Amino acid sequence: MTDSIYDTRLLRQRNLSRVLKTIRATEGISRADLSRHFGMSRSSVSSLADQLFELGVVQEAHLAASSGGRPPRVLQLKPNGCMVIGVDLGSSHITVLSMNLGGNIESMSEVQLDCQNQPQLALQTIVEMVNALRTKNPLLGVGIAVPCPVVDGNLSEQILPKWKEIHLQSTLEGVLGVRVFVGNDANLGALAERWWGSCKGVDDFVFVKMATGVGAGLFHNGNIMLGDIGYAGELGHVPISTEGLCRCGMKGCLEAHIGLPHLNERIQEYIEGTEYTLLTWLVEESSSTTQDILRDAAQSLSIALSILVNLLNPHKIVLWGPIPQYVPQFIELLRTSMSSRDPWSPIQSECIEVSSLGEQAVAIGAATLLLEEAFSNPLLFAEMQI
Amino acid sequence: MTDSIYDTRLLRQRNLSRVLKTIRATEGISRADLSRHFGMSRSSVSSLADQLFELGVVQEAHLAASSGGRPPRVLQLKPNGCMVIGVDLGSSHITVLSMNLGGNIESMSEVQLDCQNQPQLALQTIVEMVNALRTKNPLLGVGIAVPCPVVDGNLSEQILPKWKEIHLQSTLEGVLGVRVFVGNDANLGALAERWWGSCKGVDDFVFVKMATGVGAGLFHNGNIMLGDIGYAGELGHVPISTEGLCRCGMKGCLEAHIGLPHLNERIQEYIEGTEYTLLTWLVEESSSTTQDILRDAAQSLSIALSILVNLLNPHKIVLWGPIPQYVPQFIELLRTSMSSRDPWSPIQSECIEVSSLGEQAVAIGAATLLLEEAFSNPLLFAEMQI
DNA sequence: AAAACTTTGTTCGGGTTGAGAACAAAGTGA
DNA sequence: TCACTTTGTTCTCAACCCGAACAAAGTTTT
Repeated sequence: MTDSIYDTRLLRQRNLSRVLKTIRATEGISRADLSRHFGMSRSSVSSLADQLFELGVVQEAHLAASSGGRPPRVLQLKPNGCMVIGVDLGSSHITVLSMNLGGNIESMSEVQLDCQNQPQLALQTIVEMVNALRTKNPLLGVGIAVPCPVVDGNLSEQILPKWKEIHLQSTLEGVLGVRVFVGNDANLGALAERWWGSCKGVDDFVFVKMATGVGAGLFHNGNIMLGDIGYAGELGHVPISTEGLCRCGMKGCLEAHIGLPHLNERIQEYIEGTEYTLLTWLVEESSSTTQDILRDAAQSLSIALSILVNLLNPHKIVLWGPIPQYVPQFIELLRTSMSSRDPWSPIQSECIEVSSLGEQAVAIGAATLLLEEAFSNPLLFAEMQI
Repeated sequence: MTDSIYDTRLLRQRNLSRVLKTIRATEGISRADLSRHFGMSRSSVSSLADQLFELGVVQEAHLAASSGGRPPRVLQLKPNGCMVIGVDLGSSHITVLSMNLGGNIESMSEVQLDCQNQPQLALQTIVEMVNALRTKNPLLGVGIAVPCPVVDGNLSEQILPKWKEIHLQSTLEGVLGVRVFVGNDANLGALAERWWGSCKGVDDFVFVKMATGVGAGLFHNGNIMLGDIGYAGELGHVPISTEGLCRCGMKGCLEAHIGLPHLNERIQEYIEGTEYTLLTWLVEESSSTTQDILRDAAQSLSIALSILVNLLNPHKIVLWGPIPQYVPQFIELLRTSMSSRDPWSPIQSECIEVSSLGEQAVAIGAATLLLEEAFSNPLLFAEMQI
């Protein structure tokens, strides 16, 4: 979209964006410091700041300490300047939450639903849940995370055939009357990590979502990697072995080794008819069986991550999902596996971390998608709806 | 560099760049068509074209056919508007060539030299070879391709320790008195492919260099992927098996399976003391032994490429090196291996091709590095040296 | 063949944007 | 209290792109 502008408006948009992003990154900065930071004249910074005031996303906060002259007035984000709504549309659940500019989650709701097979019901439910969360605050838009590649705001029909006929973005935009963006769940998890988690300011990192399916969100040079047609980051079907039949029909996919269904199966093999869920089993029991299962999974994942590191040279890898989140040994086993690999590799095992965002990471990322767009083109803030 | 500009000069630079790139992509276009193509006013296009004339990189060619009015004047690149020199600094050879804007190689020279262990001699040789190729045509600069990651114009000391103390870019810039850029060989091969080969206009593709070492140049969204510190694309040490000791110390690296040293070893196993070189053997003999070796190599490579496709979703994969170039069966075996994998994968086996650029691909890419920079900021053309 | 029409490219006045100088505001320090 | 420093604003100017008017160079119609 930016590519089609070539006149002075592009300049203004770019400069507004840079100033706004810097105000966020610094958590408060004066006009004079902005001017020095960019090498831009103070008059221009003032003018840009005025426009950001009018857009309602920046406010003048306290005076900072004087350094021997007039004290600087600190510019800050205006946390309640706008609201965004994020939807995590999983294969069997829907989570919706509303968030403000400061990342504070104002409300949230969740339902269990077989979205994979009931697209119309899922759509209707999303509309109801979103409308229930709308307040009188100006709404920038709604972001939707889906568990498959996204092409032009539509779900890839290869993975979810029942959604084939549904143009998710335009349909919801019509019904809700606000801007709607759609993104892949792993990509949006990565976005959330970059805005609110442990990857703030990191331009090159990988977010690995390991749950029923396995996927990765790849950031390169500060941008999400989509690939030719939006399929980049399909970590789950990377071949890491010759064993293990995957639901995709191939053998040796990573998902067939560390996906939750496979781990559950392995537990069932040992304890027939157990009432333990996978997690409580892994957390509470510490038998050699659980150790074996965890070590095997860490071993398998380490192969895939080693490949990732070689190909993409990320600065960091962030793991998200129930296993890394609730089984602390897992990350340790993984680090051990990784460090026995790749002597040349520039990444250190400390660069592997567990996500700090919790279960709502993907929904947060969906909401953040709108902030990402609006921070790149702050004029979008002028088009908010009540 | 572009990031530090934020005033109207940025606009001008961007618009000059876009017009120049479009003139190249279309191989000749009128001002009126440019105006329609960008949605930009004819007056602005005229002004931009005038400046490109003054920079000496664009010329007015023939009149095109009239469509009922004044016939359009076609703008074209001026092939001899400038000269660039590319250096392929391999571990045991140096290739230098000079090229014009149209991609015509005007002269070339090559020497065998143990560059890996004799950095000072290599540097001196490069200077002599470059100066020998300089003519009275204006020279935009010199690009250097090196067989290791590049950090700030320096070679990564982890791979070539003897080059540790040498600041390649600044040293050569001082001695030669022209702009010097340094890049990784696989990345520059990819660049050459995008400018002159089968990936013209393709934004997402992978260039695989398979020779003694194995590396990849990754293009994403029209940009070379460097990663956090320039190590992206290290395909050679991707683990694809549990067998095969690699020179890096790990087991199962791709390079240990398809690197030329390994293939040579396997041939030696069968025919002790053979006088065949690897290539003539593979090309001329068609025994079951050669078939086995080729099939194994294709099989190993297909695992790595399958991983690549899953992670990066490229539009195309281009193979470069003696085996794919001179052994036509190899690409067929590889395609077969690939198509038995990844039923979900959006890439088709036809998307795998052999490079059409020949042995000088890397040196061509090194020269092209300067064109890439200058086409992004055409004002650089004003700073050419004789 | 001349007039009307179409399309291309240039010229010139106008709006937007950022730069820079001058100035006002608001502190520190002798 | 008065000089000094730093911040932020105002105002004029230059660069850039736009759009309208115009000139150039064809084709089509009469």
